[in-house]
Amino acid sequence: MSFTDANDTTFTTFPKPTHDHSQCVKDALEKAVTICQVRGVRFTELRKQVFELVCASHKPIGAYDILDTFQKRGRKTAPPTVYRTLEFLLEQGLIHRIASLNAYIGCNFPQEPHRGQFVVCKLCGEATELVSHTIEKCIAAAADKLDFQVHSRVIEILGICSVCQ
Amino acid sequence: MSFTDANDTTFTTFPKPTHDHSQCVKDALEKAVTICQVRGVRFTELRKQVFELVCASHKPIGAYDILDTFQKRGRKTAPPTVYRTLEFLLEQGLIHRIASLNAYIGCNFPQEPHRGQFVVCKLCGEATELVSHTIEKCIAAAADKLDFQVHSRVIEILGICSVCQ
DNA sequence: TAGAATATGTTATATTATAACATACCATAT
DNA sequence: ATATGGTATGTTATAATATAACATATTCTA
Repeated sequence: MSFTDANDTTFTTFPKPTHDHSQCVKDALEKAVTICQVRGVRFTELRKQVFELVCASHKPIGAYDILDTFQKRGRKTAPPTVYRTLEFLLEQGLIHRIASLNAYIGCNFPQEPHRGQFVVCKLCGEATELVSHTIEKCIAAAADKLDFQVHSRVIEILGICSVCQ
Repeated sequence: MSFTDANDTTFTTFPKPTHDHSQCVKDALEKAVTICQVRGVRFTELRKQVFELVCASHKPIGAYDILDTFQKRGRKTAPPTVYRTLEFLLEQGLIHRIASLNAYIGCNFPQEPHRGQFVVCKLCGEATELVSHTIEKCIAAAADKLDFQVHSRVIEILGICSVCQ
């Protein structure tokens, strides 16, 4: 599922259409529960449900998609509920925001806090996460030269995935 | 103003508060005029004015800031006019969009098409552009491993600039 | 100078996100 | 067990960003 290359970059491969996604979600949920437990923060029912929706696919999902799903399920929900919950999940590093899509995606490496790097297919919408230490180092070097304190990074690579070519 | 380091990264330094900004704008305008002439596209009065507003500072500017300025000047303008013009300038590589801010900034290297990398100060709002070939190479290598065709990249580094520390 | 292509204007609306305040829920200390 | 304070969620309204669809104007070229 994920591997590391000579450039010190960790990949998750683009998810195969055949992969057992229910297992994927189950794993993510278990990790999330554990992480929240360890940190002493509450993984409430609402948070769990939002997290499940974000993890329901490997395509980044919009806040209003989540809202619509809740409403279709008969749950009366307003935008702030969704945004607050997304914010919690972001803070805990359980999901990431894809700025160029205004959308959210589950994190593949929630254990250690990081600001991931994303590769997003413009055709199928699937996205995968990279953690390239080379890119990090290069950014750190550039920031250093500029005497700039890095707080966060947004790294998103858009194009066509191998399946869609 | 701009220099290149051992990592093959071209920087523009954060603009000094003392720099001659009117000259800055004048230069950018001249370049823009030439580029459009060479390409046979029209640098109309509207496009010129929007470009001037984007270049008026080194802080990324929002579409609605441009709109407001036009309206304060007594010019009746609606959002599509501004967005269309920004789109033209983006296509020509005369400006860039900062996705994490929903804002636009003049391009420092408009001659050659590229998708720049940005360093943005969260305090003063000033932004500067990097062109790091190392980062590009690293991304290219990762994409290659994933058999992914890169169309565009969004690289934005947020934090505190040297002046604001 | 007519017709095509390009650019801009206009109206309406979609999409994404937050402010401000009200209520509910939960932990724990008496 | 219950008052209390903190955390979480609900509710209403609105802000901020962006685009669709169609009308008009301008420019280029045959």
